[in-house]
Amino acid sequence: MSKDFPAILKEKGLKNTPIRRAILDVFSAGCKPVNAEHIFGELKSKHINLVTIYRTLASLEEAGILRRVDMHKGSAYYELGLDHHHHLVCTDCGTVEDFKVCDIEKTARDVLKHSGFRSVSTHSLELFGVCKKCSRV
Amino acid sequence: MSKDFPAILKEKGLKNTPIRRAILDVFSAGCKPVNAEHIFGELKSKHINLVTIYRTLASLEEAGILRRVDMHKGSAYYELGLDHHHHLVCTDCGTVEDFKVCDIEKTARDVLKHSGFRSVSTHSLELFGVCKKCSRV
DNA sequence: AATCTAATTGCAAATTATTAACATTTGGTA
DNA sequence: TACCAAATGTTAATAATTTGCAATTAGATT
Repeated sequence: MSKDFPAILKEKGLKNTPIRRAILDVFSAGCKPVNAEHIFGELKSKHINLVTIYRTLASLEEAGILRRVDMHKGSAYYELGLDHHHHLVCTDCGTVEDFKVCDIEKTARDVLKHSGFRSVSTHSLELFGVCKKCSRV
Repeated sequence: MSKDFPAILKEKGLKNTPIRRAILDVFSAGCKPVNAEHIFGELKSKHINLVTIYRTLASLEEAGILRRVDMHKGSAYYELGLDHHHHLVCTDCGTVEDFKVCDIEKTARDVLKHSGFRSVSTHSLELFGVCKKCSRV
């Protein structure tokens, strides 16, 4: 299920460059959130500057194409923001598993009503626990 | 509603030191998540080493006394983990507002059942949006 | 197709955030 | 009060990210 990235970039007013397509391809190739260093490694044959990767991640997040994921790690992880889902993160080995269940929309509306906020545009939800592999000592 | 930190430290098997009490007092004085640098500033009159603050935050989180909060910022933010709640974060000015509503426990149990995980110990949920002050251009 | 321009990228260096190694000190117990 | 593991200080290293500026390029316009 690869996406039409050129069209998405255009829609967001971002230029359709080879580097951006390459980076987006890394995201659609895997389903785990990745950080800048990981993308740098995947694309090392293309000699893309790490700085460019950081800047690209920032623009793509700003445009809503990527979503930042809290992995309780030192660096920032991202994933495609196109289909909404969340994560189970193993606090031992870092394994990530996706899940779709999400009843947050309603909660968000309720919370918004009693808050000093005008709008809620997105949310993050991650569950932290121990995966089966790590739990058998 | 300040807490009995010496007792909490003891319960967790951590030594009850002046530095730890001072750091915990910073947390109970305010209700916003803070990072290491902020604590360093608050306690500058005590000349506590920044490295010690990092280490203290790590031990207190490990013991479950602090909880790490995803602020979509470069540095790690923490808050007291004693009473469970979540945040509305303004993507413009960074203002944080707490909220208590949380139906995640049930969702977590459902998700766990259909997952490759043995247990879920904690979760993070933050709503991102625009606060009223920032929304009036 | 040639031109133009703002957006994008590369490069070097700086900054910020965090951790490591090792010496010294100290809280809490025997 | 003496002991010892835990906690802290100091210095230095490493990791993560940003900045400033020059060079390049996508895509619109002529």
